[in-house]
Amino acid sequence: MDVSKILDSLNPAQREAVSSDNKSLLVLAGAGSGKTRVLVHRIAWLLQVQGVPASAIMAVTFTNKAAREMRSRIGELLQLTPQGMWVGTFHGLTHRLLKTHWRDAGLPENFQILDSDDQLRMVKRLLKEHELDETRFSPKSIQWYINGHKDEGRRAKHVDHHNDPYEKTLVNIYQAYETACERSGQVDFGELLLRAHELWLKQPSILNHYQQRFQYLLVDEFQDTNTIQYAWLRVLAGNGNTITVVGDDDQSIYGWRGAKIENIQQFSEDFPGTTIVKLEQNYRSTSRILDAANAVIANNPDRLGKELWTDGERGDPIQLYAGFNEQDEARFIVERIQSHVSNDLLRSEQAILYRSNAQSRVLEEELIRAGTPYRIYGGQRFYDRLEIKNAVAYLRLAYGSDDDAAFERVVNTPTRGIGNKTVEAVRLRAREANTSMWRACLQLIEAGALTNRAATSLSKFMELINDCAEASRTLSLEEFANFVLEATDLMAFHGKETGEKGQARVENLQELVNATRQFEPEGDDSTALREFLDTAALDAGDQQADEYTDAVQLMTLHSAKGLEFPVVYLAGVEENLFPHKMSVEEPGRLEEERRLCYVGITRAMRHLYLTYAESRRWYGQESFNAVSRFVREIPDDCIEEVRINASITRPLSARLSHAAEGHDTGLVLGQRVLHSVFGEGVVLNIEGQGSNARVQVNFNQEGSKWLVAAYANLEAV
DNA sequence: AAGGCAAATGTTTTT
DNA sequence: CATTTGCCTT
Repeated sequence: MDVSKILDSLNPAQREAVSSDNKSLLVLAGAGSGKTRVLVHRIAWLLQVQGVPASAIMAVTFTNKAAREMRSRIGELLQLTPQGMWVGTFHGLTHRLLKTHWRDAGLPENFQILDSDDQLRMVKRLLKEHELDETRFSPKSIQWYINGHKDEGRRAKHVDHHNDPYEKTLVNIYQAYETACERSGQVDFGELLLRAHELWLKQPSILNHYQQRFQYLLVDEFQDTNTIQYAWLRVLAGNGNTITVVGDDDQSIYGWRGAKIENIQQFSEDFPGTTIVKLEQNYRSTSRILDAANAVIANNPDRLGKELWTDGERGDPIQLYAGFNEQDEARFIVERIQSHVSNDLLRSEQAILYRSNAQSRVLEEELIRAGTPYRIYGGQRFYDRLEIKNAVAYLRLAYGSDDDAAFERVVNTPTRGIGNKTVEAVRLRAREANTSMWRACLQLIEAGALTNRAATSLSKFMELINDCAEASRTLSLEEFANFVLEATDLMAFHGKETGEKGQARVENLQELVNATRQFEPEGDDSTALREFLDTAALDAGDQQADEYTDAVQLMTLHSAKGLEFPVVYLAGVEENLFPHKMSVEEPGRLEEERRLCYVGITRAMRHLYLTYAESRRWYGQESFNAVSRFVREIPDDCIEEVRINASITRPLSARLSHAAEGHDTGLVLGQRVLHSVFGEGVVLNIEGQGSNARVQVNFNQEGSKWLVAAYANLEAV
């Protein structure tokens, strides 16, 4: 057998990982070290060298994009597409399991996925139903609470409320939420994992079947797994199966949404005898960039320890630019982009990264002014758009009329005289009869419990849905989609919305029809609709529009993970912004911010610019931030300050207005001060005037604090 | 049922 | 500052 193709192109560490015979393998893959390559080659190795049947392999990723990439790269390497292998996201795979074993999982056959938008609506509804004050119980925080517990594998009945009345109420809502989902056959994202895990535990024969089948598990981005995801994997791996996990503790940036970096350490404990392979050779960046990244991340405690290196060029130092405000910062970046473009770099080879989305605005304005095409990653996904959600809700109702979330969304969209009163009555009935809203409607109409007008409108609506359901059985997916958009009047409804909005919405709806045309179901026509609906729920749809134009890439640091660009501009490297001020106080969060910085630096292949603004308008307020501590962690020989040249000099007027604004505190930014209790520190920020003036001081001992200047009695040192 | 107005709110995001 | 939301009015 010719295995040279599989191993030849790899370095020693990669080879060790790819060809390991160990039952459990932990690959610590630094940024740009060929992580996906190792996964793909390892699968090829298993198939072609070890003779493992494809059907014995399961590969798990976090995003559909990663799953697709893995599949296509395996196909490329092997020149064939292995059949029977499961490659997918945690959610996709568990969903597949639950669909197969719906009965054993205690679900209705046609259960639907509740996305976070639907979930929030449901929570709001429950709060109203329970007559809870939304100011004390904010819907968002309840949603957060529920998802948090689900990610930890806890149902309402498992939550310990410590007899605390507030906590008790939360548990009650969680319980009510579970009941409501159950009643309408809906499953949220967390529930997919939770239920799939329970399926393992409750149905040993099913578990046994899958343990026998999937003797080879591979997991990508392992540092991002949460408690329930890891628990699900661990059970599936059992005692004898081969499990390979690939991850990087230094790139764990999703702790805030439940990812457990600790799972990496836990792994070697749970699977004794684990082989650990570190991939430290980087094929992406210059050594100067890597030195900077290494130096920054070295400030984090409790790392597993990795140091990136390259045998490539040293490269130029990182350029640091201090704009006098955010416009100046943006101007500098755009100017550099253009200068790189005139040196034969594509715009698409350059990316502007930032900590928070709000920063993109000024950058966009400057790009527009300069006539430079750009593309923003992230933002609202295709299937999250209002008009698309409405259309999909109709498709869902046609597929299964018990779908309450879909029912609620479109029962009166477009308006058809079914007001709040009527819907309220339907909800009440549904709750009392413990049934879906659709069935509740039938009951109410039958019992003559509604006014004539309401009954007529509801009947007409239900007839419409029945017509759609009928159409779904006879038409192709595309014809069906067209039928629904016309029959429900949705196309016209969105078309007449004000301004360009209406047009954009119509275009999106047409795009949805396109998607139905291009959709390739795995099964036959009879399952096509269900499959399409699942895709709409679990796959964001391709985020990137017009890939043809050469455009500068704008995105947050989070969405940049996994990508690389010849030139990277990291904007807003300021205290309070990056690290974000929300993250400075909570323990552990600063480390995550630093990892985010590490992620940002390591996106750059050849050139890296760090920029910040000495003054920035932020939520309508002027703020003065010091340069980010992360910048100060970069060794001197890796970074140099850009000399302010004539064209981007800070105007005198700006400097004067700065001074003239005059915070009458007698303090200056950056000044060392002494406080009677907190000791010595540095002034980071000053806000407000006179007796309202507040000062932020970073104390040597106590960290950063906001003080009212009038009472703080700060003494200049 | 739509439109107007005040109030709240504003890291990071996939599924 | 700017956008979204809920509430109130017509």
